Amino acid sequence: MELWSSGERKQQGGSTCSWCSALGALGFDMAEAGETYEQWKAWPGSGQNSDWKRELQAKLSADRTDVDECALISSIVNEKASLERLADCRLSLSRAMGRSPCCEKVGLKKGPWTPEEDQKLLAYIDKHGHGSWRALPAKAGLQRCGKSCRLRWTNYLRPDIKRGEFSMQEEQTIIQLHALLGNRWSAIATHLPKRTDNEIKNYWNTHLKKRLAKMGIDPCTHKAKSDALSSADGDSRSSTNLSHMAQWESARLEAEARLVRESKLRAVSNPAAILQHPMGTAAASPSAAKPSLDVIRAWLVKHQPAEHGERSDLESPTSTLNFTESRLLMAAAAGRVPGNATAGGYQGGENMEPEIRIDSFAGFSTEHFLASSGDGEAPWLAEACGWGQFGAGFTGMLLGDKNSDCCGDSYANNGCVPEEEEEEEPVDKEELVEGGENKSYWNTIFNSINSSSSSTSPRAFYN
DNA sequence: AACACCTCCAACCGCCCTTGT
DNA sequence: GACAAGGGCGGTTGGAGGTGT
Repeated sequence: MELWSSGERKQQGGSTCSWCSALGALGFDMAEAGETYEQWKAWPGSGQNSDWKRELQAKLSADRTDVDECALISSIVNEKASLERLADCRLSLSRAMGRSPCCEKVGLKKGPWTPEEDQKLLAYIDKHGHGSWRALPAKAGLQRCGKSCRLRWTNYLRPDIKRGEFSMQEEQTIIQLHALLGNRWSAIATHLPKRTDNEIKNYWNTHLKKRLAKMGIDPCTHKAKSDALSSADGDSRSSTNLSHMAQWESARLEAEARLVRESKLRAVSNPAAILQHPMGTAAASPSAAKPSLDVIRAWLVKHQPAEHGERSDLESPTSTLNFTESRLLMAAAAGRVPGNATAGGYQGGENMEPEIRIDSFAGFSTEHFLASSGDGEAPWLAEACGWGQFGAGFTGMLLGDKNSDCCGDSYANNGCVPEEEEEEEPVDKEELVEGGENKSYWNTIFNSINSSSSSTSPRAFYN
């Protein structure tokens, strides 16, 4: 007997077969996977040669002469053994439908973890490492799927996780990085030691986002809501630059992440190599010494214009930057800027932690590229430095400008230019012209992100 | 006290990318 | 190159606890 083609059971395309009805009646959600007879027949997991199918077929063959087919199926699947096979079958269904569950979900526990489960997971990983997450639950004696175990470990049980209140410094960093990177929580998390992306995401959604909104700042664009309206009129330079930074930093972070992965692999095979460099992981090889360089070079190759001139076609889904601005950043990061402004120029001393930091930004100080703009080496820098009002308002406010109270319209309109000198970080009034705001802004943002122990209080934000 | 509503965050879901075969 | 498995990521959800009425 050919189980699936017994004449009348064949359905016209799209309709549900008797099997599906029978199985559905037994509590299997056949509609969920969109099963039809044709699909069922085509699924690899339900092929004629699979063991469960042969077994079922044998039972059917023995009895079907005088028993209603569906009733027979029901009687069979009611047996425990058959149910188990149906569970397998259901898994095959999901896989074949393009969904690949992380594990067989039948009988697995969901929801909050108990202390006992945590203990099991911790004990297992402590002893064996996690290895394959999919295989872990069975080995550790957990009724969980591997994905659930991985999440529990990475977001909660890992020993190097800091829990509890976020410090002001951490909040600043999150906001600044969010302005640059958007909702790229994992990228943001790389700059917040011991914090998980999930925790940062939750904190943003439950605290920071609301706080910004209360202050009249759009948490998505990091601009004053009124400014968002006015920028639609034409002056979109600020957002353009912001988008550009996001694009640039995004690419750089990806390169960094890749290098860290590679370094980790190298560390396994040659731990000594790590120790030879003060920055540890990120500089374990010559290629890793300048983490930003590869991506910048690649970008330059891709977008290098024939002549030094404006280019307006360098766009991405998230950016409408012009070429001068992008080249400024790329060149600075690639080491074309005088001084020690090398891309990823790890200048940290012995005490620097081997964690990912925005060291390319530390080297990419505005001091360097502003100073270089007049020395003839990069004449286009001076041109490029006229960056409009980028960032002078919102982030400056967050970082503790004395005039940070000027949220909303005022900062949006005038760039929140300080009227008095800042006590902790005096603002040279000369900086306020010819790109001075930018210099001040970027120095502040880079310093703030890189500083592990800032004493500056972002007053307005916490008022 | 009881109920409704709100806040928060651990956990889940589904998509996508990478890696191995 | 095609495919499957593993894992990472961002968005969303559900329920516990807190707060207001």
